[in-house]
Amino acid sequence: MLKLTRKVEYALIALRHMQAMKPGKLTSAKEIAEAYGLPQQLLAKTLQQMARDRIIEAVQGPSGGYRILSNLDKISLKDFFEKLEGPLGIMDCYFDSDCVQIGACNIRVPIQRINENMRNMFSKMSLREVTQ
Amino acid sequence: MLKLTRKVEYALIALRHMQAMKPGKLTSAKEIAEAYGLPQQLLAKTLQQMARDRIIEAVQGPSGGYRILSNLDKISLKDFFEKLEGPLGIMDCYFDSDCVQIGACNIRVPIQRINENMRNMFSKMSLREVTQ
DNA sequence: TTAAATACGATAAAAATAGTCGTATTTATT
DNA sequence: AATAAATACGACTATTTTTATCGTATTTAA
Ligand code: FES
Ligand code: FES
Repeated sequence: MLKLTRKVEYALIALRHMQAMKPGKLTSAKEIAEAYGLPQQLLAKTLQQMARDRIIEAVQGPSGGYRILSNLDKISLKDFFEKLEGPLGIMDCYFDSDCVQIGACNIRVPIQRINENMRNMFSKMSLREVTQ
Repeated sequence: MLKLTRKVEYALIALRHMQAMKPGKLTSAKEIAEAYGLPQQLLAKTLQQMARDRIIEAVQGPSGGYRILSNLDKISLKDFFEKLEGPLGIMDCYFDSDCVQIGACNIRVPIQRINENMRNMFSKMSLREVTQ
């Protein structure tokens, strides 16, 4: 319950791997996939998404790969999760308000409170804390 | 991402409903299901589980139903979630340690940290806060 | 005796997640 | 110029998890 997806898991593993190596050095998806036994194509997609989000930088061509681009101190875990997976919240009545029983519902307000606590918690943690 | 399940959602709605009525008064699964447009059988199962967990009390027979049993102030959201859904954590390498890549994994420690923050946060919130 | 309620295992349906495939593009190397 | 190794990405398939239903048993007030 309240689990991370594989996508996020793979992203964190990859970031931590890159963080541990010499700054600026490139790492390929294949390299990471083999090192941790991850499905290469899926990992690649995740890396590509992070590249689109400007968290990492992609270099094409042979001997290409990825390297960390942003200052990971400046990215909160909340932003990171939301970039990869969309809005963060224990229930999504707040984002796509197509919840069938809106109006009848009696837990919106308390859930809102929990959501805020969660978002607040993940806002205070930086991606760096996880990858270093 | 990091979403509550319907089971927990229905449980909260039901508890909040019961909390709002005269103490000791019974409410049937049917009544709640109709009031909020929930699938009755599924709601019933959730209520039955809460009864097994001694959060609410079940009374059988016609004009039976459920009523709040425990002091909701004394139940943390963490315990509540875990009763309904099992161990709470952003990743389950800690509970069922059958994670394929244990050993190779490089994010166990940081994830542990996040898990603790989450558990801590939900330990500090009582079920009462959500249902009142 | 009946009917309205809980109890609960088994199963089905639906949705979300995870993973693969095929093909295109980029570019260092030869 | 050709080759090969890498990223890019949409479409598809498979798997898992979640959600919902079904069928039947039990309890008990009326
Ligand atoms: S409005 Fe969606 S559960 Fe309350
Ligand atoms: S992801 Fe399972 S051990 Fe790290």
